[in-house]
Amino acid sequence: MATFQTLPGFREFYPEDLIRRSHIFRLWRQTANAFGFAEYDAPVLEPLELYKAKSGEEIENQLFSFTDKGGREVALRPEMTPTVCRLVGARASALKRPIKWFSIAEFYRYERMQKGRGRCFHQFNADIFGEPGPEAEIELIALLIQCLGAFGLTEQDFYVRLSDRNLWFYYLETLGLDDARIRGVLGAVDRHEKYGDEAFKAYTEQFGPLDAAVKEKVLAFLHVKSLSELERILGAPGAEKITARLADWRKLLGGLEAMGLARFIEVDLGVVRGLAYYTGFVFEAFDRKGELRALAGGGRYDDLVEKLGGPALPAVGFAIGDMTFALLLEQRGLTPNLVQAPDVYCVIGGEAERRAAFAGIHALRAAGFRVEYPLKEVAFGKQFKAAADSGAKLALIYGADELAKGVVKFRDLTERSEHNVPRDQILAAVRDAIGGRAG
RNA sequence: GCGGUCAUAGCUCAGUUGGUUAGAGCACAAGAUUGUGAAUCUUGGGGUCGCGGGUUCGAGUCCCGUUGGCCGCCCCA
Repeated sequence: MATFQTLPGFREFYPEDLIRRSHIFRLWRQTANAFGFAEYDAPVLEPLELYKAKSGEEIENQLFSFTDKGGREVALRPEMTPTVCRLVGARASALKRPIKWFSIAEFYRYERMQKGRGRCFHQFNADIFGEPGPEAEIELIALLIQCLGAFGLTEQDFYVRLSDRNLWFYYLETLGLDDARIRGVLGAVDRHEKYGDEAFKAYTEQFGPLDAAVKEKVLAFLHVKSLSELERILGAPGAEKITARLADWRKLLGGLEAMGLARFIEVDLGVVRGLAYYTGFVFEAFDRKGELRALAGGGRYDDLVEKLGGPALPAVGFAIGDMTFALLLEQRGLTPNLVQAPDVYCVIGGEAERRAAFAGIHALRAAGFRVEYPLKEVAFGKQFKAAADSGAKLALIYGADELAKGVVKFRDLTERSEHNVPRDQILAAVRDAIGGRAG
């Protein structure tokens, strides 16, 4: 059986694996629906150009890309953002605002495998289009928190780091840096947590050493961990932009606090997210123990829809990956034991009884009950064992005696009690015992 | 792309200084058991010992290569 192997980095989902994945997706979907987000989907294969346009040429190394039979350069999607920007951009003028969309989809990246990272994975993506103010961020960060909280994770398990690229820009402008230098500094800020002072190396190589006084201010700003600190540093009668921006911050944090979510939020200007296309608030979710890679990440990208050929349309979004998230649930013992037990297991005597049982089995299934029976003739003892093993709540016994009397023996496998039910009343009896389902 | 480490049944693992036809538990299947539940007993299927080469009279075992897993680095939309 070693002839054909799974491609490196790809995952296979046997039933016991898929049931856990489905459980995660189910709660994400439920949560997004509760927040009023509409689900969409889109092609797995996209023009390569879509990703080059967004992220530049060098991205190609990490893409599953190839030339199709029509000579088109294509790539398996590595993320949803460009795709959803295209979808929304194409109908922007017709879509009711606010545009709140989500998806659960599979993505592919040609990367080396690591804990919490493979070459294929799923993401929950949620985005709000058309809302420039922090009200959109409130909505999305609340959704993010609930998408994790729905599984029983608390503020002891994860937190959301919140930062703001706008504020960084405004602040660095007041320190006299031009746009290119600001981006260089932000690159250093992004790497600072991991590399310390080394992080400024790239900046120094490009622009020469950063002025010591400026650097000191950058480092102080990078360590800001609260709104009050932020206000203190920026409090001086500064530019109007900064004053307005601080008002946005107060609105955002106030909103989250009013939702009772403040305990999940940590202001942390050390987060800037490397991606150049983020334009405002950015946020990332991590496990509290700091053992895993990021659980989720997102932010505002007001220019991207237009850059990809659509109208100017402000946007915020985030994504949760399924791999790290599943690891965290596992660590915290929050992976429920999900079993697909039938409602009813039919125990069948012989061939004649089987014919009679089929009628009842099909009627129950058509009514929405999950019904199992042995496909082949099996000794009664085995069937009762199989019925118990299956986890079914009820066993229906189709034996010769019952058939002769026009009844079915109705056994409650939990209480180990049984009684006869006329064959034409089985459906009602099962409904009664198990509760209304479908039908 | 780089480094470390590992690879024997579906799973977890034994396998002696290199020595007959490669083992156990679990799981699966059949029977004991043609009408009642987590037990017991018996039996069975299942392996190119990841793959390829080398050393040797002889390789699961030693050597080289390769593929793949895991962990980390780079990267992380």
